[in-house]
Amino acid sequence: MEAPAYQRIAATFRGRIATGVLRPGDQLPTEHDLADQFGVARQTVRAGLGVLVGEGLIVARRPRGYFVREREHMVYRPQEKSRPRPAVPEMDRFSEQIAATGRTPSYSIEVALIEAGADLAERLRLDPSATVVARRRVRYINGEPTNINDSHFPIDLVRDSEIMLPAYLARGTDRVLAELGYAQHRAIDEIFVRMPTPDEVHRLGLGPGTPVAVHFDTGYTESGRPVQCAVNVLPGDRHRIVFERHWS
Amino acid sequence: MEAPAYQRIAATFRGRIATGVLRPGDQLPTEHDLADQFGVARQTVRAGLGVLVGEGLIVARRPRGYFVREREHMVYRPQEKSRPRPAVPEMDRFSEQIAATGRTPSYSIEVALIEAGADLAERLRLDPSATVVARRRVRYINGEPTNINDSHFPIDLVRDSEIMLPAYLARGTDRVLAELGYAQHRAIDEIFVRMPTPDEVHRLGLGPGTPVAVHFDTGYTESGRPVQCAVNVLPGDRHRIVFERHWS
DNA sequence: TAGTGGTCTAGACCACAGG
DNA sequence: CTGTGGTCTAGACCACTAT
Repeated sequence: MEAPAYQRIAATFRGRIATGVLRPGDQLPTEHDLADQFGVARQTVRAGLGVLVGEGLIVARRPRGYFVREREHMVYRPQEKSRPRPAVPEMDRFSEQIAATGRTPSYSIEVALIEAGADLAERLRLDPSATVVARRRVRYINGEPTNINDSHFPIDLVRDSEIMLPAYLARGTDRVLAELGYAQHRAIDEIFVRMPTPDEVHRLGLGPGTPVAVHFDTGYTESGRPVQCAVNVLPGDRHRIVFERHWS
Repeated sequence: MEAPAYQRIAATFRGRIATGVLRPGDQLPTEHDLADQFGVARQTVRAGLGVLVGEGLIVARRPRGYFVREREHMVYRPQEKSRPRPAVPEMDRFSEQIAATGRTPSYSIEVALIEAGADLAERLRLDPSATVVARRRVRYINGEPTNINDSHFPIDLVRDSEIMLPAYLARGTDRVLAELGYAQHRAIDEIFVRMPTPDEVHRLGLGPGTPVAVHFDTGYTESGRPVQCAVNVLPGDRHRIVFERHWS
């Protein structure tokens, strides 16, 4: 009735991390040493540590060894998007927030024309084969990729506008959309939790065992027409999503 | 410059799932067959499939084989909590929502006195060693565990109240709290994303590769005093979190 | 260059549930 | 009973990077 050896190894270090015997940044013994200590083959040790890597508790830094993972959360507030701003802001909201903490924000921006597909078609009330403008950005803090923000617009709305240019827009796309006559008055936020795709792992430099939150932000005009759908991919080890509610 | 064999195997089936060649519920070839097809050892096949299990794309059902995972999301609306309800509701909100879709909701309830600890202490503005009442529930749909809802209260507020009894409360703890003079007027929702603890895996019957969203709901009275902090653990493969915003 | 983790093999035995 | 996945071993070679 005993647990398999690799699970005992995992449980041992999971416990040491939970109780603080091992703290973030601390190094674990090498696979070789653990094989000796537990009297098992190295592959068995690897299976055990693999469990903890999958749980996001430790990371392998070759050829240094295994380390207890350190995490730092930035606050992510979807509601900020619908709060008033100065008419001519110096920076977009993300840059503002990061710069306020003394760090350096930056972007990579890319604009593409794509087929809507099922997810976007449903939210923007288009045909799945309709063309949408995808404004794809990766946001960086101090050069480290932090999250993905892909905004999508029906092409009829934004043709020939600034939104089509892969350049930084200090006042934000929402403002541009409003100037085009599509001011948003209502939005729906949907959050899914899943493991990242290989593409997301690549774009965000994610380690194994890092789940992501996918935040769909669909904006509607006063007449109820959806004009914008943003897909934000937030690595779980870097974000804390915050909402605020008031009773009515 | 070729990818390792186990990654090619993972990529092969990841692709077939993404493109719909393999659909949810479909079975994969056996480890033995794949070892033959790819000309590698069975352990190598296991490493490849292990990647996909970790990504939550497939599940192993011994001794049947590997299957493409099926997922179904229930809608989770934190904002509902601050919407008005009938004075004497027949069921709590969760049961109402589930029963409305023709399924059967149920609960397991357990009440414990615990030390607050760092997370709760910070949110309830207590000392980490202070005692709080933990009302721990697992919510089931058709007998399947669906999510965890652990509500916490400073003991001074709820001593001798119904909240201390491990019994179903149709009108909900928020109402009881209001009757005790601690009506909530404001709440903060925080959402974290991470891999589940072994305890959560056990309580929720989670498969490998299933991340969870942890939703902290902290409620405040009109005077700004925190009176309640609920920790909801939502398996990523079963939930879609939805908020709604209106421009002000 | 030494030592780390990353990959792979070719066996083996086991527990479990379906036919 | 048969075949599945689950676990384990004792080797081997490789790629990478800190020193």
